[in-house]
Amino acid sequence: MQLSKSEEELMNILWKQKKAFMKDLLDGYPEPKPATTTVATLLKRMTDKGFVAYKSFGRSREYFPLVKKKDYFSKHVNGLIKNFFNDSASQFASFFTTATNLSKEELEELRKLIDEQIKSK
Amino acid sequence: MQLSKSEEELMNILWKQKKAFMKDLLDGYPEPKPATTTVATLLKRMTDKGFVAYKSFGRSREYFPLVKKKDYFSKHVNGLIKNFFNDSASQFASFFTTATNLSKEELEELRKLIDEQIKSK
DNA sequence: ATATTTATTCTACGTTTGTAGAATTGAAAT
DNA sequence: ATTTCAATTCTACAAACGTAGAATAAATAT
Repeated sequence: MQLSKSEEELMNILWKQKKAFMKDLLDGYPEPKPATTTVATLLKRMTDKGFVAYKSFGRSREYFPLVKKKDYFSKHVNGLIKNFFNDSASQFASFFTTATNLSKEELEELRKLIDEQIKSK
Repeated sequence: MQLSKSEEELMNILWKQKKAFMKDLLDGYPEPKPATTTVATLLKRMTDKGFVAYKSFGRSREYFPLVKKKDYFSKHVNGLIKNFFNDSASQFASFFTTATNLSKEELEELRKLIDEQIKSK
């Protein structure tokens, strides 16, 4: 099961806050903020889909993510890779480096990272 | 406007073939192939959304993409980056290299690419 | 205590998506 | 010419999504 766009947006807020009450989540939205009930609906759907859980405090709930951003995201990227790059991550990588324009500094940092990864193999 | 999942799948087939008749598109699908009418519906929606156009040949049509895969995709990735990485491409890049596991060879190739990019800046 | 605020649940409704049958029409084959 | 085949259009329908009002219930403020 997949999160929809607006569910993803909310999920992202939740990941940032790590755990949050309704109020905090609403605060996390930029203007114009959605209605409370909208967020509540999303939360319910996300809970049903197994991405979110909560701890009850009185009539109120502290929500928290059940999936790590990294995990969710790598599945996401892998979907992209499969879909667009015939399942070749390196093809994607080369695409990525040319398509987004990183600054020289960012590129150098990235190279450092890659070097470390190469060494560890 | 965005393409949906199954529209993307079809778009990808079209990108590969560059231009195609209905028949070719169907051939591009793996089993189980969708019904012709399903593809026709998708094509119509994609045409409405401005991603596809066609040249008529008799009662038949040769479809072709109106957007380049690279363009579509980089917008896509940028959305991802914006959404999940606070708009930082380098943050995404470093995430990417650790999250997908590229082989040593792939990593080295990637480093070569990055080197070239660095040089060109 | 009572009024006010806030979270939750229920209900709802228009839009988009995934999927395809029926009908139609034009082209190709015999 | 008549049958056959393939593409297009029309219609349809269930599921998912985006969004939120109304009603309710609990917590807080005065």
